[in-house]
Amino acid sequence: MAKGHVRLADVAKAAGVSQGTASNVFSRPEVVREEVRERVLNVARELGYGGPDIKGRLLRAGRVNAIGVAAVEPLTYFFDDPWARSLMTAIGEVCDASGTGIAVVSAMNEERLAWNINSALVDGFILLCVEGGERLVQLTRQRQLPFIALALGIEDETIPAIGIDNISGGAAAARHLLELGHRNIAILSIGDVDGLVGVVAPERVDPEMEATPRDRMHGYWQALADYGIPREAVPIQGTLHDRSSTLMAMEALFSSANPPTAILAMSDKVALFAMQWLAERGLKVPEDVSIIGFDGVPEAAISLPRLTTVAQPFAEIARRSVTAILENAVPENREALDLELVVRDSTAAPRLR
Amino acid sequence: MAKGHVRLADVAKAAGVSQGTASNVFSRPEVVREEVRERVLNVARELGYGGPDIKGRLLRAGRVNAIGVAAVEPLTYFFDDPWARSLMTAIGEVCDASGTGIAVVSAMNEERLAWNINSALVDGFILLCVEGGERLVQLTRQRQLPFIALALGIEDETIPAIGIDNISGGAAAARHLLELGHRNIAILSIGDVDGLVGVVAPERVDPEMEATPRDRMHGYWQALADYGIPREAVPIQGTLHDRSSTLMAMEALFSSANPPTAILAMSDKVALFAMQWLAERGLKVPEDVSIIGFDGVPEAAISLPRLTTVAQPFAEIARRSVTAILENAVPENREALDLELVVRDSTAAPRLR
DNA sequence: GAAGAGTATTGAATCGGTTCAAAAAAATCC
DNA sequence: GGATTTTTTTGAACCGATTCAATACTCTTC
Repeated sequence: MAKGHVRLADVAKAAGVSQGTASNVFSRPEVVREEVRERVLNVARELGYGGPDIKGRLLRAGRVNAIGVAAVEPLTYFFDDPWARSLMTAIGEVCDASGTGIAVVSAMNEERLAWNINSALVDGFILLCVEGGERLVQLTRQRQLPFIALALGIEDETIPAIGIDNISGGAAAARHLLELGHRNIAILSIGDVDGLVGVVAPERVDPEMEATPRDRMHGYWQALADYGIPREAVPIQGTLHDRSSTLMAMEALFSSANPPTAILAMSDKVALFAMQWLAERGLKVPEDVSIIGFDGVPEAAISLPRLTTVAQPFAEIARRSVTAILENAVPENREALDLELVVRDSTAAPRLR
Repeated sequence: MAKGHVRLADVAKAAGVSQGTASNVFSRPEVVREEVRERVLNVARELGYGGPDIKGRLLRAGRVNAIGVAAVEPLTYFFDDPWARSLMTAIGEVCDASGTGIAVVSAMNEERLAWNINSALVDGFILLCVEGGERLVQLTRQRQLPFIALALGIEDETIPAIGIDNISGGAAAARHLLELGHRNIAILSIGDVDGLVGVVAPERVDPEMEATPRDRMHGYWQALADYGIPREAVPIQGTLHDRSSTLMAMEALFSSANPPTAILAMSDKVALFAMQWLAERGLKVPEDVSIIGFDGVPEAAISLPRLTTVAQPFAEIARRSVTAILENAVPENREALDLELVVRDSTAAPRLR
């Protein structure tokens, strides 16, 4: 019948024991005599005390048992974007196993970002740095919590990060198509740069493109060069990594006089959209057009046809990041993990002409 | 160069001001004289103080500015399941607008669940009660924070909940098919009950099925009855709401002598799997088979063909739940929101015979 | 130059617990 | 029965901030 809130101190007083004992009743029951324990518990029940408030404990302990995953994207990004979701799923698995909570923190605008990063109750951050990473890193560093960046394009070697080897991944993708016999290949690039939508000239890649797509591009080029195909011979269509710009890119690619027989897509997301466009156009995959994605998101495994792709080791990335945060042992040197070519049903030899 | 951690008190002492003033420098800078402010700020920088620790503030303020979303599912559920994701996306949008954080809390096993619920730093919970909801509700109630249950099947009227009108939603779906002229309809049900996979006799629905699918079923039956079709005439195939059991169900449905011309699927997820099966079998949607889903997840809008469905008002559900938690004003009476029939390309009149 | 009006700053209480050295009580031993 | 050991309990410090009444400064103004 207590007005307002019942605190541990209230219970202790009502039960006639010290606050220390009352605390023990809840957090280390084995240490207090059974008779006393019962009495305290009864009083607690009568008073409507719901057990120790986590806030007190955490303040004392200094850790919250949760990690934050942050991105410079709206909150919906975590539940929408296939790449982010794959990562979150993997992170979720690791956290589940260790009883760690996950807080998602996002921010569209600058001030929100700062506020969200600063007010998140977490023991450390995993940063999804697809874009605008610098600011995110800066803010996080200021908070003085362990953090680790994923998919970072920033050169700064002092930022702890786990990356993937986009160049050799790209090369593996291109090599796969080339080995199948394709010589007329087009590239679907991704990015957040408004200027890089539609036809993209190769010489604009290095100065203008973000690090991830740039590296993948160089991987493609590398393999193509091995087969004697110069980069100028391979059309690049830039997309904003969304549905509409992908559909436009496909439209452009296939309205040319000599449409490609195979497509190198820089993400599964874009590849999947492209497959939809092809299906609507009545073009069969892989008979008419082969397509290979990038990332290895789960959707790629259940699409029709199942998408060939270059898979990221999500589980490994998640395991390493979470462990690093939890043990406050972020790696000194950067690590670049290998990708794996996963051949499924969306690629085949080109039709004989 | 300070060993260990720098606290506000350290900064205050080093700058020769009271802790109160030091606090003001950071949280209400306008109230302290510029000269002093600068001095404190400088000292803070020298000492490597990264601004007030959120834990202290929160302890004082008593609120965390975050809400928890909990489910009796592995953490990956939130990023995998289309329904959960739709909801999370909507919740994310509302939270973004108000600067509220989101913590996802999950639990496969009993003890983890208790621990996770009790140690989540949140101001309240949104419960995704698809199954095993009782225990989740009980635990949450114990924590004495505001909470609201979604998709609750439990009858207990004292549990604050926001629901949807599954019966009239189901009726709308069935009516749509009936109006198009279908008379040979099959039902794809969903659930977590192992026994309810494969053929399900109508009389088992009420005693064995969970509330959500049961209500949807009654909605279907209601509309069917209006057209003079008895429930016994409509085959029910139970699925476990996953890919493999759905494919098996489709296999069973279409290996019968008289396969259906239309399918009532109890979720978009199942409907989408079913469409894949049909596509692989060379059956055209909607020409050969019409199919209507349930939920209105985003994937349904971009599938090929786009899926007709009965859409939940996710945005409205999210808005109400988050507001209720944040304002600690959970509704007394239960609310049931209306669903909306969204007609797209997966339903059409049956082929003339 | 004193009274009055603002503005800045201080100090102590507070949030809700945990922890640990020391004291008290109970059990064991000789 | 007293000394010793073991088990329980106590009380106060502590975690890292915010808050607010009270006090101490600065200006005005007459």
